Amino acid sequence: MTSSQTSQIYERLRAAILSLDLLPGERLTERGLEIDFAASRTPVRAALMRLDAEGLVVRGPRGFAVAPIDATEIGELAELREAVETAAVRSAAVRASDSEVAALSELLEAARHTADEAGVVQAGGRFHVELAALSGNSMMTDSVRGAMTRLARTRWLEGRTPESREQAWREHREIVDAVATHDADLAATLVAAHIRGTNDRLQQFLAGQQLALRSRGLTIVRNLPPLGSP
Amino acid sequence: MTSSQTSQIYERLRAAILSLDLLPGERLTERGLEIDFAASRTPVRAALMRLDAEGLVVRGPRGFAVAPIDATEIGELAELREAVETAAVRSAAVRASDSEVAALSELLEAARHTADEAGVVQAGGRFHVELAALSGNSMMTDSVRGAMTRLARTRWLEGRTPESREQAWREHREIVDAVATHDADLAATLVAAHIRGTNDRLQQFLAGQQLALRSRGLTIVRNLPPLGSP
DNA sequence: TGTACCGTTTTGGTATACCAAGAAGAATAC
DNA sequence: GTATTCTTCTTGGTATACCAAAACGGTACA
Repeated sequence: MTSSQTSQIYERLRAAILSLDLLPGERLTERGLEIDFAASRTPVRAALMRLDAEGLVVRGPRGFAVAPIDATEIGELAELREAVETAAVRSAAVRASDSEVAALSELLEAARHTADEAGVVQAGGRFHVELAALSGNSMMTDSVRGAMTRLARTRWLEGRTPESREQAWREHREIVDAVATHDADLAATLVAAHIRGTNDRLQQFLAGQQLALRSRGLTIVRNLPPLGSP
Repeated sequence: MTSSQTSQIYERLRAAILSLDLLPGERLTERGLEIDFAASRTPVRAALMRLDAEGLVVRGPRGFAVAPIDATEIGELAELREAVETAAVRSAAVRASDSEVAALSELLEAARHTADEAGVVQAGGRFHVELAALSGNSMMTDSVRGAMTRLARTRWLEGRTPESREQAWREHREIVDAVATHDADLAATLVAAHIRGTNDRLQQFLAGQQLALRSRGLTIVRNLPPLGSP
């Protein structure tokens, strides 16, 4: 946080989008945000362009809108993650030092007892990024980070049960252990299964809750949003 | 090309960077570009932000600079590509229709007889993007596109011999054939070998030509550029 | 001759005024 | 009552002026 207005607006907008405080599909006009944030259009535009690059907002012929949540995109991201994260965890299992693995393990332990809902989701995303970082490959790490960012809203939306949370935590634990013992094949298998399982649950949830969500005012799980419609 | 000034400046800057007309490490001041392009700073800034998101320019405490060519980054991109493109080509081999494969094959044939040097490099990059697109996964396709963009300068710099060009073309041909026969394993193996081979040649080239390139005024193959030094 | 200090210049960050294009709405003709 | 056209208003795109911070250069002093 460089504390420049651009950064502040970016951070706040990003948080609002990821926490679903700004609903998917909601239009974002430069002049509206200018008023909301009590700033000029210049930093607002800069923040929007950053968010556009991240895929959190989309550009239409008529300005910006909060990126819709698209079940197809989520599935595609799961495929991408499986490819990248399995390769990353293989590298990690081979080259990560004991202290690096220990640090990740500690992060995992700390996340176990996180109280607030939002913190759990954030911790889950961060785990995957830090795990990828153990590969030493910053390109892979950035790829995973981008994917987790795009998935953050959906994961938050899912509102996991304590049981599913515990399951996810256990799977993370197993992955770290596999990395710690330098078992690349096992680690990769576990990662692939974890991502697949998570995505399956996510897709099932989205399909099942589609109507309920829509009634809450969320235009979720639509493919190729028209963006010009009300 | 929306013909807005932002887009035009973006396109021209991008072309200048990729063709090494603007040297890696060269500083780009907003006011300097403002003069060069006979436009105001607003579209210049917007274009720079886009290029920043693409990784073609980097931000320092003192403005922007053309992204340096970093051998480490190139290696990391090769790893990322191997992970993503093998997964993508597997999907492509399974689901791509005959007509889609035929279109890619045609693209390949057309590229064979491209005369100009720049066209060959561009065609090579495009082949990989279009191949990834056959997976039907736009996230993977975008990932590959981003990687090819970052690699474009180095590939251009390499200045392949007609023999190596022919070899690359043959490997591409084999990959397409494997996809056409729906042999996912073979296609993935060929893609992995192709990417590895290309990267090995690239790394060897960079290591060997490092001094020669530097004498040509190119500050290439430096890791973690200070950006504040002369 | 070396060093420290101060003014100047250049930089990115920001605010804001202006413009053309297009959407929305009202008024009018039928 | 409906359709059409014209006006008005909102939108993003652009130009530009201003600001603070930081780099640069020159000068004065030791």
